[in-house]
Amino acid sequence: MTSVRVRFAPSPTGYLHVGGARTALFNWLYAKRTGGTFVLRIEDTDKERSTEAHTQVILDGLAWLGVTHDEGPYFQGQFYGRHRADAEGLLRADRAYRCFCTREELDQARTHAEKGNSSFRYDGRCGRLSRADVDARLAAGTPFSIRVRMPDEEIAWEDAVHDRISFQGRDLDDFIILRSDGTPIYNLAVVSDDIEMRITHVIRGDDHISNTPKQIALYRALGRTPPVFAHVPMILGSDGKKLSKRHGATAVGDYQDQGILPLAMRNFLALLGWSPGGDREILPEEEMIALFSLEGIQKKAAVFDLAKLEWMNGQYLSARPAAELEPAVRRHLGALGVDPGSRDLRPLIDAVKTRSRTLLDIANQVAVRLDRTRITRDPKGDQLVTKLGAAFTANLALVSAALTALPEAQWTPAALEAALKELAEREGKKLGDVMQPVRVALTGGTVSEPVNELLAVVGREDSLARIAAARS
RNA sequence: GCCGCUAUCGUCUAGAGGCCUAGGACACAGCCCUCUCAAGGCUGGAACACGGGUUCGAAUCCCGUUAGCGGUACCA
Repeated sequence: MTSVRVRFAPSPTGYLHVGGARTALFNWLYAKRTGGTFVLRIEDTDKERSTEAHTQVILDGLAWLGVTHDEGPYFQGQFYGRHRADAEGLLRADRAYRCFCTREELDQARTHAEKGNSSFRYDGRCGRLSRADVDARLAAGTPFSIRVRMPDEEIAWEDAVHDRISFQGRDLDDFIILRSDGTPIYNLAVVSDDIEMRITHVIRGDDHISNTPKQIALYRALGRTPPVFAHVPMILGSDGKKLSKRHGATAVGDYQDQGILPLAMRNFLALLGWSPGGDREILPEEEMIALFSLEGIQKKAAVFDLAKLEWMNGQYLSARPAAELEPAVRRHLGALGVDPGSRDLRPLIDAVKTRSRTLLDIANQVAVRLDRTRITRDPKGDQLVTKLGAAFTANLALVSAALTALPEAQWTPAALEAALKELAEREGKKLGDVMQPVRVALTGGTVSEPVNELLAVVGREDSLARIAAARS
């Protein structure tokens, strides 16, 4: 029994897509579950679109999620030599042949076939060239690509998530494995690398199902045993189409910016297309690993549900102590242009945490409590002012008088609550009519933590100043 | 067109022939709590795509239909 080796092989052509992140997560989970090795391989063969910056974004995204690799990153571009050697080996074994057809000829044949409403399939004409023909073209310096000979036989495999999938070789054509410039085509590079890296399980997106028979054909031609394949379903947008930029945030980094906790993101992604069975939702890492299996992966594509992600994030948020959240909240405050200095943010975070679903929510609320210039009167606040009319300022005046009498040392949630309740009772006011104006004065809105806590967190001097400002 | 994959509440899913008058979670609605809003608790509406089989019995097995998705490159 050889040990499990899996890999995640993104191409650095943009950012880390949530679909890719989930594929990486499943690989990681499987490696952890089986005590195997998780290899990271960057498929940078598309020189035009690949950049180092993109590679870094992917590395950062995986690190953020805590999806750590055991080996690599390898860069596919380094292995051109081996890819080419494999293609030439196939040529010598007559499992492949040189194709002298030009791009133009091929394109023409393709458009012609499409007009006739049938799919283009290369007819293998160059594969039937005589020895002398080939030699003559070679001598003339005619450029050529290399194609595999696709055998007319069944190509089937036992997919770890889909069970048996089967194709017929005759439905596939002799596809190109090496371009006329000597660089490898994706399917060859992948197979060559997976063999070299002794990959035992290929866990990748559903969209690769149609590549798989081609790759199996290559394994056969190369005389190697294919790995186990596990094709995980796609992630869709709310309209049922493949998730793309049109649907809003699709990059892992976007969610980081919005203040999603990495563990919440990872938990959410794990449950998108995989089920541990039963009613579990919040899964600690150990449980996630212990319960993970390829069989538990769904066959059906899943819709990305932002509302559920945010709910889950809220769950993680409330389970984390404020101290743990503080560094991240500081970063978000920085992004908002607020400098809290050396002030202890923990009480502020605790005050607003349960009303927040993201770190950004927290930062926004903390910002208002820290800096009175960030108060903006919202529509509900205006409504209250209109509704109360003269009572709004009158009640604030009463509050101001009562609280001014409260010295700094007694500016505590308990004392504040007592003072406010006493005031309402003494004046025969409804508690809400006393509390709500304060809330509007301090935050501009009608929603916040309990008013006594709000006052405590904003502080005596600042609270009184805000109340005074709201009265004028 | 051809090849392939898929099909349980709006969404994520449980369900491996009787435990299903189909369970949970998100979202939604109502109630409780309450100075507001959340959180929390309770309640409610909400699904086996359709048609044939197999079987004493089918959400579960088989076939077909329909729909959606993926692929059909000298892209990855």
